[in-house]
Amino acid sequence: MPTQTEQEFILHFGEMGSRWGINRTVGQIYALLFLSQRPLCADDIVEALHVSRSNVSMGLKELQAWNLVRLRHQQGDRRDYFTTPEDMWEIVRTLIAERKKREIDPTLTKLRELELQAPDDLDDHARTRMAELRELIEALTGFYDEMNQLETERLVGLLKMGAKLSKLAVGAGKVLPLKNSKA
Amino acid sequence: MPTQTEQEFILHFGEMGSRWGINRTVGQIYALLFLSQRPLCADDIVEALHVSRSNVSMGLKELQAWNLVRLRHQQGDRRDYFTTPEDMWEIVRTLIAERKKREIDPTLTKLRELELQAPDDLDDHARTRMAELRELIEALTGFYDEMNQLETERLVGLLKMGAKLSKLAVGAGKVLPLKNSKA
DNA sequence: CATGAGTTTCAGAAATTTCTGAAACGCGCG
DNA sequence: CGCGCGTTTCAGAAATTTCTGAAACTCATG
Repeated sequence: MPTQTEQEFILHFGEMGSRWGINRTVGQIYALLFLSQRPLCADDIVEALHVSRSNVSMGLKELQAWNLVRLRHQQGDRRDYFTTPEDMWEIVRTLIAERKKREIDPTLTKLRELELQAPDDLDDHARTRMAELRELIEALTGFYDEMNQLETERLVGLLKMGAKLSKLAVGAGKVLPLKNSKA
Repeated sequence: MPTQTEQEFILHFGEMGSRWGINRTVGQIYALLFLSQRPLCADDIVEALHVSRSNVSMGLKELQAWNLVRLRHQQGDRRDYFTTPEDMWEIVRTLIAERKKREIDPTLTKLRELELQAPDDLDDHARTRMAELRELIEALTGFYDEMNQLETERLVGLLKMGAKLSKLAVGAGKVLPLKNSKA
């Protein structure tokens, strides 16, 4: 039984859900698990959120598809219990990985496909734009892959260095000059 | 009148629209403008996409709210013409800024509000979790703000350095040790 | 100030997404 | 096997979002 403040947090996650690409119930379930100290089973969630059992079931399935919850079992209890990872950075990594998978990768695939499939069914401008877009996505996802290799500790280190990093970048952009770097 | 390949690109953007937090028509309009060499007016879009005039009007309004299109005018023509920025990096910056505004900032605000408003209507675990989440968002948005100050050229430089950056980060994480940096 | 080219608004229709209760399913145990 | 406990599926209901046509609005021009 969540306190007033917890309730408000949960409702906020529910409302934000649609902006984050999940639905209200899924957002609320996640918020509830996020705050809860102990693992919760489906019926705990039904009780806390006042939504139907099947809705909770589907919501949990979706959270599992997003890799955002962990399944637990308790001694002598057949029910599934769920938690969110303790480590906040792990949550962020998962979130970024999953959003990349859903929002970026399909477009990169499509762009490559279109460029191969029909190299001359495009006027010059459209072809250039599509190629530029593909290159940019490749650059960003390549960078992402490299950052994702690093342990959290190093990543946090880079984060804290912040703008100091930029001093190191002087001139590095020259290696492969961009057409529009000034705009 | 888009070619077959352009059509496919436009339809893809339409389908991805819902994952990106815009609707199908808005995605299609954006794709059309993105590929088009010359600015287009609302009626050009109606013709190309076969959707209603009012739908285009609303879609353009939404794209303007996202800062994703630029308004142009032509000599002796009262109609509004629209383009997307030539510079791909500008587009990325806008996209990130707007998503941050819609998806992150409201939650950061809410977290601060809840922490202030009701400092003791939470058990220890929930309070800790909310504080950790707030700190993490603050760290990420702080880093974002710093990176956003840099000119594109330097940003691309950093991007190209990729994993080499990590060498610099050794030990930097120690400044403010994290509880869960190992997980 | 009336016209008309152009844009925006808006109420309802259409489409899509979310939610529910009921039924089906899975599985360990006596 | 068949019972009990728990989960999943699914078809339709409810809610929400998107889309449309018609009407309202704006404003430069004759």
